[in-house]
Amino acid sequence: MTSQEQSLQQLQSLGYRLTPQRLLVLAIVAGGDGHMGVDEIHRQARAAYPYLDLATVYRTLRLFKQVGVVTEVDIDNRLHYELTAPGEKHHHMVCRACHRAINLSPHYLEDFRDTLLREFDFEPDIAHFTVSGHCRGCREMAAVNAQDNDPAAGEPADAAELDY
Amino acid sequence: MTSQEQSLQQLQSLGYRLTPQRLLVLAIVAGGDGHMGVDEIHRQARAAYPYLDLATVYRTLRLFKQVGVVTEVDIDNRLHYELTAPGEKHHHMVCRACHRAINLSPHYLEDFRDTLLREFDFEPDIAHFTVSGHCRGCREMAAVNAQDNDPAAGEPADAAELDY
DNA sequence: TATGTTGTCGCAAACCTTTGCAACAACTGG
DNA sequence: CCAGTTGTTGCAAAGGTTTGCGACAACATA
Repeated sequence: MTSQEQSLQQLQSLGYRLTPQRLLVLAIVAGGDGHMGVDEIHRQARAAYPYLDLATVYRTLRLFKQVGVVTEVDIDNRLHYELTAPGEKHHHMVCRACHRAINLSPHYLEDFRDTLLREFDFEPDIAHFTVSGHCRGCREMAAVNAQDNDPAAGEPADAAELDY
Repeated sequence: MTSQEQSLQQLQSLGYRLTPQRLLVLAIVAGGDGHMGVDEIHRQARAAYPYLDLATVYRTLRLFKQVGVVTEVDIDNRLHYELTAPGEKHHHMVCRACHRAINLSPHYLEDFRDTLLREFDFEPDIAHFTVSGHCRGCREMAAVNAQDNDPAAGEPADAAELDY
């Protein structure tokens, strides 16, 4: 039994139904490479089944996420999903400048999780953990640009990120 | 010079202008207790200046955030803001069930930040860091409810969170 | 104080995502 | 295999947030 079939069976055992729409969305997410945007999933889905509504895609993905079939990543205020690979789970670091998502091994979060649990009885939602920040490349670029301007001012390097 | 006045002067020194709208929004956020929703800020602002547009409130708060004057917290998919208290900064744990926000001392994130920086050259955006998860109270409630149902099924305790 | 430059505002529209609802279809039990 | 139950779908509309644009106003300079 493939991991996809397992997911479907799990859905069913939880009382959810297997519908063509769900099969389709699952197949597409499974076929994509890495995290896909909702619109792309919808576009591909409609190629096979033109009536499939965007709302259904959103609902399906939300359900898949809740059941653990997919992992949700917020990239630049847009939802993206990738198949939850059992055994090679990872979290994400999303760059606020270039919007790239970098995988992060769960190992780096274990201590943090344990601490919150122990100190506050707070169970962090680690399954869909994302840290935003600035990646190596964008940090280097910011450092270079800072030299062109007045280095004394100490203005935020990412001023360009707020187009006003 | 109050911390508010400092904020304003900082804005100006970065080339941004001091407008009545900005003064108003800043005063309201400073006057509120803890994180305020955008709509509440807007409502209060309009009481003083009826023409102030929602878009302006959003833009102002985004700017304040970018400059570090306020801290943004995402609570149940709605943006909230609180004045950045210099010297007593904190992060947030937001409960996915009751939507309460719990303050978290920066101390708990230092190691994590250092690790990401050292290992990946990734600078996490911890000025607006939020972990979502389940707080003590909601975890206890979930544990109690689990006993009412069939404990063998092992279904997610938070099934109710996806109203379908 | 008058004038120019350019950042900002209000407005309307767009965007992404969620939700209410009635028709429909997947599963269950007979 | 049929009917009943109830989870799902498509559609339309709402909700929260962002954006394009022309008019306006804050600051700088003289």
